[in-house]
Amino acid sequence: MGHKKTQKKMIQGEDERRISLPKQRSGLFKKASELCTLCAIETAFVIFSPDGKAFSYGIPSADVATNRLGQPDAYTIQEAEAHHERVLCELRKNYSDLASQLDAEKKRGEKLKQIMNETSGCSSWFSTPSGELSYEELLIRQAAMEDLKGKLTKGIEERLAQTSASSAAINTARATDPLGTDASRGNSSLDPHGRIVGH
Amino acid sequence: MGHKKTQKKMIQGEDERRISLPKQRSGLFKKASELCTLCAIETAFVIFSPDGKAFSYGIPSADVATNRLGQPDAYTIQEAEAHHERVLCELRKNYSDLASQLDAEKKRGEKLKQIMNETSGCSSWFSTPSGELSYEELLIRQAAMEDLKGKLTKGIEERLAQTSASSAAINTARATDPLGTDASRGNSSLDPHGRIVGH
DNA sequence: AACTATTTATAAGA
DNA sequence: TTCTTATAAATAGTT
Repeated sequence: MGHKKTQKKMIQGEDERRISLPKQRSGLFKKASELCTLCAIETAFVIFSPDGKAFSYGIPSADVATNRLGQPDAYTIQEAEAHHERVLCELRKNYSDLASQLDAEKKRGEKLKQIMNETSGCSSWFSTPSGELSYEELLIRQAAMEDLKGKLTKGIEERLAQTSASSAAINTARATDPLGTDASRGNSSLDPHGRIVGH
Repeated sequence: MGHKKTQKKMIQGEDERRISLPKQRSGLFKKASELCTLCAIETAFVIFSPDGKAFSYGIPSADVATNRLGQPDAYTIQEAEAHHERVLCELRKNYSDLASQLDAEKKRGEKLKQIMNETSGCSSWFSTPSGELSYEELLIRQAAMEDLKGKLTKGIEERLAQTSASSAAINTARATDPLGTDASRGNSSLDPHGRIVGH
């Protein structure tokens, strides 16, 4: 998806590959987390980059998968992992909530900024010495002030209202979310054991 | 991607989820295989459907993953714990970053609110007909206005400045990629079943 | 399972 | 780098 149609072959040029990898990887992680959330399933995966590092997403560990396979030969590890997974879920959920709150905040910030820009042209009004103004001039400035004040307070009130609204919504969501459907991107471990994958 | 914007919550309705899953799953597999091909890396993943079946992609065998991580048969509880600890640290760090950013945002919100309250007593200034004001009165109001404007814009500018700062921090954090990086090569396989199944 | 209106992802460019 | 933009790709609803 982009300016050029993707080819089915390896991207030629190490640089281009390096640039493309993080984009695609993050897209893949995002999709996976969406899939988990939207369809209430579990996924696990690892991506090995050319430089030798590995990163994984999803399922707490291969042992969970092992358990699924009906080979409960690692109960101790499983129990440990289960605990970790609960902690991870909690963190991921909170992380996701916080991230969306911040996004909302940023949007409101943009809005305010816009209002500021609209009113920036009036700044000279405030630097002129008042003593030299005529009655007429003051009347005009008074009117302009009212306009400015309206714009400013409207923006602020709007923003404050939305802030409370989003906080409330988040609280509600948490309270009403027994399923723990979190859409966060989680990284988690995938254990090097290969029992997960048969092939 | 489709006729409706995707929500961040679990798709309501078992039927809709069932319909959506295969589509998204195939998309995910496709993306993964593309990523492998285009960027010359390896990926591996498993998807567990709600009915207990598992679909896996990637890792040719357990040995590949095991070998990459070094100790095929030495995966101990300690190692599992160590890995989880790393993941947890990462998440906690991100979480705490976000939490502090959010706190800062809230404080700024409070500050603005306070400013609004402080200036609310001045509201009558804006409703009084200007025509009846004396020159002296207008001068006083003008001065008050400047004060008000100063308060308002100071609060807003402060907030905007801090918002941008925190935004930058977020982007940086994201760019640092909590999802990690890594290395390996991938061949792809699709394997709808097998020893993975369990539940 | 095919279509298509729309959304989402991303390759290039700034 | 990070942001924007133009375009490709994925998919929800529909048939």
